[in-house]
Amino acid sequence: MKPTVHDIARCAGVSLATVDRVLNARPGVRGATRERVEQAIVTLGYVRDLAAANLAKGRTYRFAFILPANDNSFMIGLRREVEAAIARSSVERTQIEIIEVPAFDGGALVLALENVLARKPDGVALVAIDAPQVRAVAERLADAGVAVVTLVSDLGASGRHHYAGIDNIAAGRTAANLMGRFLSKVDGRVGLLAGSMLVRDHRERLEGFLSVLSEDFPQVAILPVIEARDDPALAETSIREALRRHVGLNGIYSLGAGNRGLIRALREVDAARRPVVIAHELTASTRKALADGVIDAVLNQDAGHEVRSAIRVLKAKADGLPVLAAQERIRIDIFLKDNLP
Amino acid sequence: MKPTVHDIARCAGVSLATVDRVLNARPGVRGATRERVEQAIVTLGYVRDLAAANLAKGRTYRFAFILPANDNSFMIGLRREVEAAIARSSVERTQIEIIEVPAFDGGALVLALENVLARKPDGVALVAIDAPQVRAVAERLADAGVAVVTLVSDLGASGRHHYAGIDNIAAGRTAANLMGRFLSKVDGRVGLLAGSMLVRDHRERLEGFLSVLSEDFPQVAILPVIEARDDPALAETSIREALRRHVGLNGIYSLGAGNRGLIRALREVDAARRPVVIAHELTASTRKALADGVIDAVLNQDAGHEVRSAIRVLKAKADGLPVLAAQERIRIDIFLKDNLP
DNA sequence: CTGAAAGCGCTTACAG
DNA sequence: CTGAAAGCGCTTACAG
Repeated sequence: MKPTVHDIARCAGVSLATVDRVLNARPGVRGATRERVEQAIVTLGYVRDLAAANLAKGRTYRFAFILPANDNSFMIGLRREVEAAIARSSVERTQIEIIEVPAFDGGALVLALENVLARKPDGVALVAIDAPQVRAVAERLADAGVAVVTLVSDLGASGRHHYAGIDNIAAGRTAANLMGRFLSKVDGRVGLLAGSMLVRDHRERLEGFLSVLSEDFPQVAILPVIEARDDPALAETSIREALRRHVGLNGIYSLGAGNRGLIRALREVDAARRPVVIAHELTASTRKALADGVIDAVLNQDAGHEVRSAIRVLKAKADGLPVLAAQERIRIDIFLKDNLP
Repeated sequence: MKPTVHDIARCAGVSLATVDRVLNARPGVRGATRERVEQAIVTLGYVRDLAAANLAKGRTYRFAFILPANDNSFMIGLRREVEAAIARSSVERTQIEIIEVPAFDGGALVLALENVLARKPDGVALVAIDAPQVRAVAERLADAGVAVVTLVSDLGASGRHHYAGIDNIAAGRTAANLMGRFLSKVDGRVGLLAGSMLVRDHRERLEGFLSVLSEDFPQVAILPVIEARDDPALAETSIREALRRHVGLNGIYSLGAGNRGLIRALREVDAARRPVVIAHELTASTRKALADGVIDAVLNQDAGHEVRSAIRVLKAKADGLPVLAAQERIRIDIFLKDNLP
């Protein structure tokens, strides 16, 4: 049988309370006693039953999720997933608060994080903006014992305990590989549509895309990046303009969100003359565009996985437990019209 | 506060034992009493704490995993994942037994299932062979209250409670889409390497592949399927032979396992004259081949996810709980050399 | 610094 | 058919 606290107590000749103190590294145990208990723990091969511990403690994990108030389908879906997690709160012993901040606004994010710090939850998940001030508050949170997980867009590795999102450099590289192979003309010209270079995910996708294109497909020309702040209306006019100006434009990589505008502009073009288009995030509109042949491939990150993973990791960090890396890796989904879920 | 059994007992004016009987649909409660308790459960909005229940019961879930004794990396990896799950047994309250059966042998599988039935575990996961006799035993297991989950390769939807694996028709369609787009010559000739048409996953991949090729890329010719029983040596000689005979062979879709042999044969061909190759399952050898440009794309199913998902589903079924479909969907990973994990 | 006792939410013999 | 009491593995006041 699995050894329990009773076995440890008996083996070490102490009471349950003392075993518990040692187990949870609480003060008030003489060195000698502590050592006897630790010895017993090792010899018996004790491993604590977290569920029983949480039951006894009546533990609930208090987490804060800081999400950008973005109007694009991906962020709306992300928020919905957090809400779904909130709906499971009682079963999962969590207590999750959603905090909305203006998008692409480092100052607002810093402020939100400081507010969170004042309340000292068990953990915080944030869609990061990769700025020094943000990193600084994140580090203060970590120092205060709050688990910090970045979601979708990362900070530098310092300043957070875990990143729940895809490898965006690899995503950009993958997009370039597909773009290069799908482009039939060797003298392709590719346009790039981004949200903002303030967020690391967009920067990294761009970086990966450019490096593979120049390595493996040097004949493809790249037009200047259009930053449309993930705003559908802005994206629409910019792309319409680009399509008009650059007659030889035969590829578009949309590395941000706000694809509704892009798709509207694309639908105005004759099917035969449409560029190869690769976009991010499977939403109602990109799905439809994929099925219709307006978009050729969609790279996707599963918001549900990201949120569930973030919560698992926050819990593990709060309990000082290790995370199962293979399980928490967020994969880059590649959708063509033939493998839509 | 969340209502507990005590609240129900008080509200219905009965003892805890009676509440428990009603909660677990055990006999020996008068109709009127039962109704009062059920009423209390509803009005209080009670939802049971599974962890506490399992603690009190000392419950452990007994599962059997039936795996084919195949010598390919994928099956070896799958087995390793089940072993990893066994290592987590004490934490997860499981007791998992691995049963090996000869590969592609319906009779052996039926026998194994009958042995399992005699022991009546809580659930069984099997890599299915899609034969009527197998389906029949699976149904007897289900009737006996054993949860049945197919792993990697499915039975018809009847006969099992859940399938933990990818949509193989979609996988075949995806392979065809990539193949069609990657083939530069319009007069492509594509060879097909399969394991066995006895297993549903291979049949479905073939079906999906052929349908997209004929719909969207009718100019591509398809050679007869080679069945190599997922045996690397057999695959090697068959492919070497095919490459020799069909000089215009410029595409190969390997829809089964046993890719080590395929890769050996491919490496003998001049890089410039190598066909476009799409294979399944990311293993040490396909990973290397992808990096080296010998294989162009790998479709993958994550064995770790499949095993963990199968266990979650078996537990849920054993407890009569619903499963979170979105979480349990096994996705088709598409790996190019640029997004290797 | 240490321990006896009660309790977390549920289940299980056992007695009636 | 129903209930009082003990127990699952752990933690928490409280007393000493």
